[in-house]
Amino acid sequence: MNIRVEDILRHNRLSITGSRKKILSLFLSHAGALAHGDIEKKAGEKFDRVTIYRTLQAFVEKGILHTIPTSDNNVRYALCNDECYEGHHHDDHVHFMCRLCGTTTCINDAYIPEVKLPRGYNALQVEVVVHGICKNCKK
Amino acid sequence: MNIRVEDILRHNRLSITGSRKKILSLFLSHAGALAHGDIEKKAGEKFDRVTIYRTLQAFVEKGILHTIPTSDNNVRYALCNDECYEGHHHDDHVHFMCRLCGTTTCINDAYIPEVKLPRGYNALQVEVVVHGICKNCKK
DNA sequence: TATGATAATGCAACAAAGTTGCAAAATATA
DNA sequence: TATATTTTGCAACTTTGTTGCATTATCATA
Ligand SMILES: [Mn+2]
Ligand SMILES: [Mn+2]
Ligand SMILES: [Zn+2]
Ligand SMILES: [Zn+2]
Repeated sequence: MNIRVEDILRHNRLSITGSRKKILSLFLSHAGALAHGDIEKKAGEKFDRVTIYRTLQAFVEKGILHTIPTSDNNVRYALCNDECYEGHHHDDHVHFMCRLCGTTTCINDAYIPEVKLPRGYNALQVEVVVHGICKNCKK
Repeated sequence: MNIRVEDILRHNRLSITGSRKKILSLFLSHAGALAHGDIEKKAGEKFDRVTIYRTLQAFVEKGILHTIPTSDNNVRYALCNDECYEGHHHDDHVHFMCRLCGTTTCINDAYIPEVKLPRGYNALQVEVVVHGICKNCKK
């Protein structure tokens, strides 16, 4: 696991530091998306709040993480797939937010539907967030 | 216009006050969605920040305004249609955010597509935000 | 339309979230 | 290992959002 983390950092020309290893491994070992606040808690008292902001920002810029649109003023982050690289995100997949457990998940194998817009609108990217009951909570 | 504003307030059992009239008329006279910050600017120095927060909150609860999901940690508000009422929103329409002018618009006449989710996921609401170039900027 | 009950507002004080500059520490490179 | 470069943590600050409460405005009705 640690090897994988360091590979990802190296591959993105990011120096290998404690906070980057810790934060990236949190995402690799956790199925859902994480907000800044979650990371602060999960990373413990080990890292400064500012470092976490800067690390997340660097990861988004490099195409390691993407942000997920929400109506609740609380940006969530999740791992990108392999097609994302510096400055070029291709995270066009559905996001699911569970009304019960609150987790946000990337649904990589759902088809993003075509949206027919009125005349004059030119679509470049379609973001879809589905709210409902997740796999785990349904049981 | 003022008559319409007061009617909406009365219809929603909200007392008719300066800030409510002002904020509601901003939405009625403005095509796109507005963030809290926009309203603070547009309403001038007339109203306290706290009053604006409370007014927006009241409008959302009453089904006069709805919030729009964004990836940028900046909640935008827009007028609901007539089917929304206290505690029951039905704002299932596409939202469009222009990459050039930054405006966010409700696209009421675009069909919200069905999303096929993997087994186990139960969808209750689908939010669609399209990013691109708007009607005005295309010209 | 005057009066009292009720609700909304503005203010102050606070909490939480996010930003910036900079010296110290860690990492990369040769 | 030595040096250049990058990252970190800290402090100070800004912006955003929340809460309690006294004052003021609105509403209902007599
Ligand atoms: Mn995702
Ligand atoms: Mn809308
Ligand atoms: Zn769940
Ligand atoms: Zn535009």
